[in-house]
Amino acid sequence: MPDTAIAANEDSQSENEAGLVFQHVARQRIKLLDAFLAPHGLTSAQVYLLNRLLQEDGRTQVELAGQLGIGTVAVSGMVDRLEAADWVERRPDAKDRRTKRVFLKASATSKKHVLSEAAAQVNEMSFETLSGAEVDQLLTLMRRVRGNLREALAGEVPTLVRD
Amino acid sequence: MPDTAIAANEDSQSENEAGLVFQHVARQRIKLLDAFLAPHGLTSAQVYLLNRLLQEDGRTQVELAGQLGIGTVAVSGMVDRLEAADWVERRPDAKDRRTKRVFLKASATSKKHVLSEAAAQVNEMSFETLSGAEVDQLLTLMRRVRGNLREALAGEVPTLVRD
DNA sequence: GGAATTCCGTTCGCATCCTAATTATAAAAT
DNA sequence: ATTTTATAATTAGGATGCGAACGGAATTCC
Repeated sequence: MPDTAIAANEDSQSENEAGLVFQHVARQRIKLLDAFLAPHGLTSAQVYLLNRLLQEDGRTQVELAGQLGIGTVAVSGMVDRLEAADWVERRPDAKDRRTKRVFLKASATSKKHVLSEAAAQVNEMSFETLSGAEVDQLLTLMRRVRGNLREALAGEVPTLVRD
Repeated sequence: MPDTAIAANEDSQSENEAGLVFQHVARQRIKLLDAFLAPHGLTSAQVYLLNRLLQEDGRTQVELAGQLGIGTVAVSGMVDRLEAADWVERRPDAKDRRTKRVFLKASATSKKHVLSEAAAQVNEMSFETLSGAEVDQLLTLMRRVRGNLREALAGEVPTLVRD
């Protein structure tokens, strides 16, 4: 049957284009990073957490969630998987029996260069056609957008679209 | 090739910082968009698909996947949910019995302005502190990054990190 | 014609994120 | 001291994405 294309102005597409670009870049970077990491039995999200732990070990799960910008539930599940794979371990806090602190195990520490090389290669491929100045510009703008969104999400989500 | 912005011997955190920023922006935008859309019983991913259909209806699922930059598996699941909610419907192709074409139903068409207003509000909040020129600059750079990644993922993933 | 290949959509299993509710513990208020 | 409130982590359940594998259908190649 002929495609009865519903006529539409170009507004919805152009408004959505920004969102698609942001999503594509984030997802394609994840895909590429996963390809590099798969031979080592790691995933991209796990590497974000491991890299954080390589910087500083022994933080609580709430702290890790804040540093990575995800929720505590997501941290819980990831630490589950990383612990099962023997990359990290949970240790109880001495003073507060509610909290658990996450520590790297030796097997993870020895793979440190794998993680940073994989991240570096993804960056290299992402920014291949960009000059150093353009990369700086891009990251600066992205940080500002992140700040805007952080503020927007901190307060109440104000207005809703009328029906 | 960027020679200065991402030095290979920087610590893992700065190498990862780019990845975190891209992920945060994409995820926060989704979160904000979901908040706007929840009263209407929609999710952000569904809106990306609906907006595409508002532009042009009756494409096959493979075509939709290509246009949205996701896989056919993801499209299949989303069309399942959208069909269950009576926003769209699958119709068999006349010539090729393998393919199914996705059409909007009237209930979706009538909500068109909801979708574009929600997307516009997210953009407005994302770019609140940016000038129009900066937004253009950002989107242009992001499109170039997307192109780089697309090319990187099109070919074989070349080198693996040594253990 | 017939066989091999390619293509479309689906189901399955997994990882990652979310919100809401639950459990356990700690801290503050009365 | 007891009650209330707040916090840490988990469980439960859903949405979104992926790859692998499958069946059905079309196409291509002898």
